[in-house]
Amino acid sequence: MPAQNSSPSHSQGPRRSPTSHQAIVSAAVELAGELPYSRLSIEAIAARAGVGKQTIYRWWPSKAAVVLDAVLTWSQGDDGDLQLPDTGDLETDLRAVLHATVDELNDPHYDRPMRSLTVAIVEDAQLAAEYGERLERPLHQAKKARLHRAQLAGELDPEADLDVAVEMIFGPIMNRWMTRSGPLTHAYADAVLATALAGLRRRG
Amino acid sequence: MPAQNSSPSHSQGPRRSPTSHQAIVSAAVELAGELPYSRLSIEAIAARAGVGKQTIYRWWPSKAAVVLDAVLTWSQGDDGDLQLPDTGDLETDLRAVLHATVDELNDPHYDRPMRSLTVAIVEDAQLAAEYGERLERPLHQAKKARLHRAQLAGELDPEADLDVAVEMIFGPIMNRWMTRSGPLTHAYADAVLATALAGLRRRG
Amino acid sequence: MPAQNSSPSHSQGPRRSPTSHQAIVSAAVELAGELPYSRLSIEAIAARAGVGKQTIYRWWPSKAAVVLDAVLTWSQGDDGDLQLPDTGDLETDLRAVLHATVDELNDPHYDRPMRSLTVAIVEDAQLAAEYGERLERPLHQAKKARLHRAQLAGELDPEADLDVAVEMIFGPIMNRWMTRSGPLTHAYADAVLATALAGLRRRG
Amino acid sequence: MPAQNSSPSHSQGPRRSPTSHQAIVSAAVELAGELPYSRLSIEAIAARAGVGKQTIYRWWPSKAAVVLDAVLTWSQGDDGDLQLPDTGDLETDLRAVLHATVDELNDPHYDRPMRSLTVAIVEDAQLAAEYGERLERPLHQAKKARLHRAQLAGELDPEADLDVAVEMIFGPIMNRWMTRSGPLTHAYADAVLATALAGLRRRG
DNA sequence: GTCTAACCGAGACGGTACGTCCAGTCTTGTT
DNA sequence: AACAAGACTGGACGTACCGTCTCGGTTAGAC
Repeated sequence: MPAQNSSPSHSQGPRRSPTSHQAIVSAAVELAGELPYSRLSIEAIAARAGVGKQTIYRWWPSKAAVVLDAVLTWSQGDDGDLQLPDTGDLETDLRAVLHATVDELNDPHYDRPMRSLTVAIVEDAQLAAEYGERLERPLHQAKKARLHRAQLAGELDPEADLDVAVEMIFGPIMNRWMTRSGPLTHAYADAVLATALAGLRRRG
Repeated sequence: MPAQNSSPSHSQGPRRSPTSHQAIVSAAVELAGELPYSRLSIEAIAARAGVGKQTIYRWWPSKAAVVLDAVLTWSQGDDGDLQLPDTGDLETDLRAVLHATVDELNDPHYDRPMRSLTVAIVEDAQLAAEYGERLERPLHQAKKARLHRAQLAGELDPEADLDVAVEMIFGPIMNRWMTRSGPLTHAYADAVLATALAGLRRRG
Repeated sequence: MPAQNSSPSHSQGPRRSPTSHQAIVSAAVELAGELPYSRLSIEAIAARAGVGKQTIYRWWPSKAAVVLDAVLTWSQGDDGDLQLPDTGDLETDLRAVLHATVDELNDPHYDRPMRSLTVAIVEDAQLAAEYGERLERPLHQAKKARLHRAQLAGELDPEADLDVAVEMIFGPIMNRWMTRSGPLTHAYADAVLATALAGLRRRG
Repeated sequence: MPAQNSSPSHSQGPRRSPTSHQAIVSAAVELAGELPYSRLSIEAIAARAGVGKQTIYRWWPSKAAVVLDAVLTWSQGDDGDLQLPDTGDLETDLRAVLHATVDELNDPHYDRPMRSLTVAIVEDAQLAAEYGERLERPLHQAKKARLHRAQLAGELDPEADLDVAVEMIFGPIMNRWMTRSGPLTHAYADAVLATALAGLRRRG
C-alpha cells in the first residue's frame, strides 16, 4: 500500500510569473500616463504587457488595484525616502519637501498616473484604505516624525496635535492639486507653510 | 444664406423641453446616489428619466457635465447661503459652518453624489474649471468675505492672504473627505480651525 | 384633440436594418464554407459582415440559428424547385434528382456550409424542428408528390407509405454523406434507388 | 487515441496510468450524457476525472477522440454482439435487431453520448474514419453476414449488393434519428424493413 | 537500493471567443 | 425642431476554455 495520502494536498500555492507581473505593472503605469483613468482599460494593459487578460484578473480584483500596485511599484524609490531632511530648521526643511512635492505634482509624468490613482481612491473606499496603509501612512509618519523632532526642539507648541499639523501643511496643497482650484506654485506652498507654522509654534 | 433666423428678440433658439431637462437632472442625482460614478451610465439616466439618449447628448457634452448640472441643481438651496453667519466672533461662525460641512460630508445622501462629482473633477480639468466657476468660487468668495470682515475688525492679521486662509481652513477637511485618510469629525474640524486661526491672527 | 394617445406605446415594432441582415447572412455562409462549424465564431461573422456583435445577438438566439438562416437564404434558389421533374418515368426522374443531389453533396461549396448546418441540427433539437419546417418539409413534400403521381399512374404499389418511400430513397444517401461511411457516387445512388423502387413497385 | 510510439522491440513505451485512463473515459461518458457536445470541455472532463489536463492531451489529440474512446469503451458490451440472431427467418431476426436499435436510440442514456459522438463524426472526417473502422465496420460486417446467410438460403436475390442492402435497412433509421425528421418507432422500423426486403428478395 | 526519466496532479500562462453593457450616432415617426 | 424609442457600429467588460508550459511528487525499470 502506497501510504502516501498523508499529505492532504500538494500545497504549494500559486506560482505567479514574475515577468508577467512586472510587464503588467509597467504597462499600467505607461498607460496611466497616456490616458485618463476612465479610459484606461484592462484590455489595453493586457495587450501592452503581452499578457492574457485572465492573468490580470487572476491576481488583481479590479482595475483600481492594478493601478495602485503599478503606481506603488513605480514610485518605489520613495521607500527609502522615509526620512525627511533635518537641518535643524523646520521651515527650511519643510519648504524643500513642499517644493519637491509641488514640482512633482506639476510634472505630467508624475501627475497623470497619480491622478488616475487618486480618481480610483476617491471612488473606492476599499482602495483608499489599501492606499492609506501602503503609501500614505509611511509618508505621513515620516512627516510627523520630523515635526516631532521640531516639537522636542521647542520649535512647535508642545501641545500641538501633529497628525493635524501634517494635514494642515499638506492638505491644502493636495486639495488644490486634485481640484485644480488654483495654480500650484512654490509661493503658494510657502504661504501655506508659513501660516500653518505660525499657528503651530510655541505660544507665548 | 439662411438669413440667420436666430434673430435676437423674438427668436426662441433651441426649444429645450423643461420637463425632460428636469427629469434628466433628477435621475442623474438619484443614480449618483445609488451607484459609483464609474458605473453611472447615460443609458441608465435616460431610462430613469424616461427620455431618449439623444436628448441628453443634445444638451450635455459628457456624463461628467450632466452630473455637474445635476449636483448644482440639486444643491441649489446653497445659493442663498452665500452669506456666512456673522455673530462678530469669527471662530464661532466658522465652527458652525465647518460642523455643517462635516455633517453633510458624512451624510450618504450628500456624500455619494458629491463624491461622483468630485471623481469627475479630479479626472477632467475642463469640468474642474466649470465647477470652479459655478459652485466653488461663489462659496470661496463668501468665505473670504467673512474673513475679510474679521480682518477689518482686527481679528486677523491685516497682511494675511485671505485666499490662502480659506484654503487653510477648508483644504485639510476636503482632503480628508476625499481620500478618507481619517475620520471626519467635529473635533477634527475644530482642531484644523483653531490651528489655522492661530496662524492667521494678528501678531505682535 | 389627441384622441388615441391612449395607445400604450408607439408600437411600430423593431426596425431591422436590411443591409446588416444581408451582410450577416452572407458572411455566415462564407465562413461556413471556410471553417468547420465548431470554429465558426459569431465574432468572426460580425467582423466579416462589418457589423456589431450585438446586431447578431439582437436578431438570432444562437450561432446555429444564424447558420440556419444563412444556409436557407443562400439556397433560396431551391424554393422554386419545389417541383420534381416528371417525364412519366419515375426511376429516370428520381435518378436525375439523386445524381444532382450527390453532385451537390460532393461539391465542397455546398458540402461545407451544409455540413455545418447539419452539425447544428444533430446537436440541437429546437433547430432541427425549425429546419424541418422551413427546408426539409417542403422538399419532402415535393418528392412525395412525385411519388404520388407515380402511384396514381400504377408505377408504385397503391398501398405504399410514401413518407417511408421518400426516406427509403434519400435516407441511405444522406446517412452516407453525413457519416462518410462510404463513397457517395452516382452508382451508389442508382443502387439505392433501384432497390427501393423494387420494394415499392406494384406487386403482382 | 493513444499516441502509441511504436518504439523498438524492448522499449516499454509510455507508462499510461490505467486508473487515470479509466477515470477520463468514464467522466467523458458521464458528461456527454449531461451536456451537448459543444459545451463538453476537456477542462470539465479533467476536473470530473480528477486528472490534470495534460494527461488528457498526452493521450488523445482532441475532444472528439476522447469522446470516441469513451463511447466505444462504454458500449463495449456490443463487441461480443458481433453475431446477429439467426432463427432462419431474416425478417424476424432483423426486426428484433431494429427494435432493439430503435429502443436504444430513444433512450436518453444512449442517445445523448451517441449524439455527441455523431456530432463529432459529422464535423470531422478523420474521426469518422476512425469510428468507421473501430465500431461501424464490425457492426456492418455482422449485419452483412446475416444477410449473406439469407442470400445463400435463397431468401434474397443472389445478385443483391449486400453493402447497399445493409444501408437500405439501417440508413433511413439512422437518418431519422440524427435529424429528428420524424418519430422513431417500431412501426417505422418495420415499414422500412418490409420495403427494403421487398426490394431485395429473389425476383422472378 | 539508488538513480532517473516518464507520468502524474495541479494550475498559471498567452490567447480566442463568449454574451453583455454602454458609448455615441443615426433613423423613424410623433408632438 | 425637439422629442421617445431604439437600432446601429464598436470597445470593453469579466468568464470559460483552449492547448502549452512549468512545477513538485510519485513510480517504475535500469543500473
